[in-house]
Amino acid sequence: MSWTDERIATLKKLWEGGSTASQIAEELGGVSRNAVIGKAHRLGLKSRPSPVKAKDKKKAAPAKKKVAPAKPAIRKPKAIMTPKTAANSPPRPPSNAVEQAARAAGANIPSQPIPNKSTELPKIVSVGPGGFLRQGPGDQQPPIPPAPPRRLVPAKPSPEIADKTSLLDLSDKVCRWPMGHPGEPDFHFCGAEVNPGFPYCVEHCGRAFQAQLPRGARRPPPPLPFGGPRVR
DNA sequence: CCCTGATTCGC
DNA sequence: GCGAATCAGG
Repeated sequence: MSWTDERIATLKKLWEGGSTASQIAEELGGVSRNAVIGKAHRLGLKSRPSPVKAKDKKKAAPAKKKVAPAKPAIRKPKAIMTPKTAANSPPRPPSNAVEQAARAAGANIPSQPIPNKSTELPKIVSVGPGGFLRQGPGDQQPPIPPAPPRRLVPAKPSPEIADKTSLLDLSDKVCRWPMGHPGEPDFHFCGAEVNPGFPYCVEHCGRAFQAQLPRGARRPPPPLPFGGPRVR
C-alpha cells in the first residue's frame, strides 16, 4: 500500500483532528499503526498528547540502543478479521461516536480545551448532528464555530440494510455467507434459502466446500469471503 | 495486560 | 521513504 495524495490528506486530516494512530490506520486500511505514526512524523506533523512525551524536566538523556535484529524474518501476520469477531465487536464502538462523526464532518474540535486566563469562555456541552457545537444555556452568545464546510458522507448508520439480511436476521434457514466487509454500512449476509444441512445456500456451499482435486488439476482459488482483502 | 505516540534503523 | 521493532508512559 503506497501513500497516495489522497491517503496522505486523510492521514493529515484525521491526525490533526485528534484521531489516534490506530484509528487512522484502520480507516486507511492496509497500513499499520506504526506506519501511520512514521508517516505523520515524516510529514512534519507531530507532537500530540503522547503518553511517553510528558517527561521534560530540565534534561532527558534517552540513550537509545539498537542492535541489529538477528532475525528480521519473523513477521507476525497479526490477527485477521473473522466473521465472528467482526460481528461481536464493531470496529469502532460508539463511545464517542458523536464526536467522531463531528470530526469526520470537518468540525474543528480541539482535543483539549484552550487554556483561558480569566473566566471560561463558551463551554461546549455537546456536539450536535452535523458537527455543530451546543453550548450552555447562559453563554451561547458568540457564534464561535463559523459553520465549517461539512458533508456527512460516511455517516455509518446508513439506511442501507433495508432489505438486506443482517446479523439479526440469521437463522438456520438462510444462507450465512457474508457479503461485503464486516463493519461497513452495507455489510450483510446472503440470506438465500440454505442448502439443507448446510449453513449456506447451494451456491455458497459450492464456494465453502471444495472437493480436493489431485495435484496439478486444481483450479485457481475462488474469491474469499468478505470480497477478499480490503482495498480502499 | 491493554492502550498511546516516539524513535531507531534495516530495507 | 517506509514501517517493524522497540521503547516508554498512562
